[in-house]
Amino acid sequence: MRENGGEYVSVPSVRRLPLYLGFLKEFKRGRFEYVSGTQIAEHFNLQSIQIRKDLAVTKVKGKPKMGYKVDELIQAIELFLGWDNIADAFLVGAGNLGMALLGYERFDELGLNIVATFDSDPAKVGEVFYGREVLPVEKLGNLIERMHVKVAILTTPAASAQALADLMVGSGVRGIWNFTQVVLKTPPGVIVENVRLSSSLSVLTSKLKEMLDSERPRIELE
Amino acid sequence: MRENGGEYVSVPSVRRLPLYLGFLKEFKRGRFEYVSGTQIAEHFNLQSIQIRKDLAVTKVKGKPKMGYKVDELIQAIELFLGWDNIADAFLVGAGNLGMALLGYERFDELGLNIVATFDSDPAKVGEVFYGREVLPVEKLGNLIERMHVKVAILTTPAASAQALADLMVGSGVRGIWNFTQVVLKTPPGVIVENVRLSSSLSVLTSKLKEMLDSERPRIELE
DNA sequence: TAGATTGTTAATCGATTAACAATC
DNA sequence: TAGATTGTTAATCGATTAACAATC
Repeated sequence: MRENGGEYVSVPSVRRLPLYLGFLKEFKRGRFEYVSGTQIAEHFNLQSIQIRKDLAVTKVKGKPKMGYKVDELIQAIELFLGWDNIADAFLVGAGNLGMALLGYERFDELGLNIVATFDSDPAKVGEVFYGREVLPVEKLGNLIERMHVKVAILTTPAASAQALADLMVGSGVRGIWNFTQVVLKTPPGVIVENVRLSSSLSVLTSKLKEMLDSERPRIELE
Repeated sequence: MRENGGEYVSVPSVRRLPLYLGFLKEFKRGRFEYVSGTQIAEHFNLQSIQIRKDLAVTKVKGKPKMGYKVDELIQAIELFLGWDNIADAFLVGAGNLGMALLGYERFDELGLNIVATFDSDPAKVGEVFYGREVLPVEKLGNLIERMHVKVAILTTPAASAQALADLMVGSGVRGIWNFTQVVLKTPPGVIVENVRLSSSLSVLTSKLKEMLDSERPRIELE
């Protein structure tokens, strides 16, 4: 991941920035003007050097002994992530997960605004969830073009994921937040970020299995 | 992550295993007996050497020229992840996201069975979702003990997350799939796996911002 | 001033990739 | 047999951590 004027920024660093952002917003409520890398590190059980490295991508300069200006950091992280300007997004797939995302009320803090939902199921089309009507997928391509929507959240069944991705990309979508199992094929210039809950769960269960197995009393071999 | 009789297994490898598993199950439907690392690699746009390294953790031996036995791999991955025995789990927090997870019908394939849901909101308690009644959190600790439940899915608001984690761990929970923003403090011997949707979104938006910025025509500086 | 904290450069650690012998 | 693929050891790449001078 290359950005910020040729400076290399690692994906793990980018993934940690929203955590810091949440903490900083909370911290700000305590009316603190400055925050040190050490304080952030303690909260997340990380090394302070990692915090300093991560924050360096924002180009914010801290003061020795004082730390970083909280407000400055918040703004700089939001700027870096592109969360300072809220982008319109379409939600495609009005199933369980799609509806849960639609109901999340703080996407504006994550730089996103879900302006419409689409589904292929005629039974769902026309229904209103969280103040937004479900539109037929037939209108998806046209609306992407007309509204210049660049971000789509894909929460459909696997079977229709690739065809919808093709349609959306053809209409101008440049970023897909993909909650399906499908490995989407997209042309260069389109960003796909996959959310794989099964990957997360696999880390939990394999660690848990290892731990519980290691505790299990076993018959002594000779 | 140390397992499998002292062999080191990396977290990224573990995260890829469920992807392979899904592909293998699909592949099996095509009545293929063997699958090569090359075939899996092509499907996921990965290097075949990475597939071979990842699959090595399962201890399954492939045959040169032939590949790996599909059935054998499926079983070995499920065994490694602990998905061969389905564990009972409690869902704590009957909000949007919690309900979406409850509605997911294939957790058995991921080694999990959500047997009960809990919420602190009296308005939700007693309601039935997807065939399961929402129970009051007051019963949580007691039921964890009585049913020997080891896994909990935490989807509550941030404010109550830590207190509930303490309660659950005190009652015998050893693994928490944490969907809240909170950095949970737990004693050694308890596994916490965090799902951070904001981290995923941050990768998408920062890459997208970089890409769109690089395309934007700009005034030439002399 | 003294000392805590930043920011940079170097060292270490871990994951991915390359090379290649073994083999079906 | 010839050749594709596995499995292992070595090399490379990238991320984290250590060290330490700069400085408020």
